[in-house]
Amino acid sequence: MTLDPSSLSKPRERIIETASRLFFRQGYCSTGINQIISESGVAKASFYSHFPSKELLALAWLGQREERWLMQFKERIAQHESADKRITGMYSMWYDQIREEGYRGCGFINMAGEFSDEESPIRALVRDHKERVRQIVATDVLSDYRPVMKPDDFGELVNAIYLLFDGAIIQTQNVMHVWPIDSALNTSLKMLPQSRGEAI
Amino acid sequence: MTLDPSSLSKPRERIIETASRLFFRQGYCSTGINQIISESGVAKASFYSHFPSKELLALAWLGQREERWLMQFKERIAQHESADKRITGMYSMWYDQIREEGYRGCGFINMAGEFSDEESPIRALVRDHKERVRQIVATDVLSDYRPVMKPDDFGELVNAIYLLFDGAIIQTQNVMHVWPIDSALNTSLKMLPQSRGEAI
DNA sequence: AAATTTATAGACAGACTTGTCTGTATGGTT
DNA sequence: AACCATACAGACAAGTCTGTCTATAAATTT
Repeated sequence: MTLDPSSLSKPRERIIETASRLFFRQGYCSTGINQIISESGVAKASFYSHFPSKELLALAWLGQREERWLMQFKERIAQHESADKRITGMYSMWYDQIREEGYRGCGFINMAGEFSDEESPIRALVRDHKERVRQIVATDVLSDYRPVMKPDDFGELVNAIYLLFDGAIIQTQNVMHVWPIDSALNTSLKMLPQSRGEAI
Repeated sequence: MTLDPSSLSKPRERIIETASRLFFRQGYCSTGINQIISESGVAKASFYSHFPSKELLALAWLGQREERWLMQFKERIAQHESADKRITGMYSMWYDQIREEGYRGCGFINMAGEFSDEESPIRALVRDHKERVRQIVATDVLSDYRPVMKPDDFGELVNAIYLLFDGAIIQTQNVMHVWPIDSALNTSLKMLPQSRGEAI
């Protein structure tokens, strides 16, 4: 085992890790295979033996990111007992990220934006990801409200909180400031139906 | 004057028109200068005499788009007397666009996503554009509510309606369906403070 | 009508793109 | 010790990219 910093892990992991950083920060089109290869300290042939194409690497990366992201997201929600705290937990995802240098918003949305073909596997993955997030809002975050609301009203509440969440990410990336996140969080909390006396 | 369809207008206009179509539909990175040149029926030297670089062409396009977009947006708002109809007018922008083939959401957001440098002129233009939209929501759409609300509450209402607007565009682009727009519109209308008896 | 601006076509430079290929070295298993 | 999978380095192909340049033609202005 060498001490070369580039071989802290196996090639495949190094490639995905580098791709994660570069695709996220620079975008898909603006990142070349050669940069990924050189920065991950891997031979070109090794790269192509692990990933048949640039697009399939991106897909593998997004798949991994989706898994990890959703796990974190669910954790931050599950540790709270009340809906308002669970919503605050949702937003803590972004509060943590925006503190890091070079905030780039939602990696899934940014990626989808570079693929204009709606049938592309990347687009499909992003669609599925977002739908899962919306489902989690419905079943995990706001579940307490489902029995006490009209179904249509409940659905609209879920959508509203979900759309505010996404709008806030986009605008925070745009203005590079936390106010959209603060604002969306406050508004989401205010939108929760007030229970009168009874604990929800 | 020839009858060649490529010279229906002057070269500069043809270039911007073609760039508008291609940048919007395919994205900035995925669109090459050569495609713009050939599809606008213009010589390469002519192109570079009008626009010193690809990025400055994109900037010129976005500038023109911003002007026209805002004009339409204001028109759709100004023709209504009540806040709820003005909000519906806001969303009519997207109802019209999504009917066209190959809906691609917000051209400004998509463009900004491809430029990771926050200091880039493109990013600055998009920031300014979005801030102008938010200002219009505050001064033109919701102005009736300003005097009857606490300043902070009014600000939050403006932000909420603005963030829902953007979230809906993004998600409509993602799922290629109108439900996010419908949902955001309904929620926005419900968020308006109810006046009891007095006309607003 | 002459002069000047503007457009044309397209070759060209030089860098960059993804992906293939050859050959060598290394590490682990039998 | 022999073997095999894996990783390495890097040349190479074939094409793309932006941007420059030359030389000719058309349109506009003086």
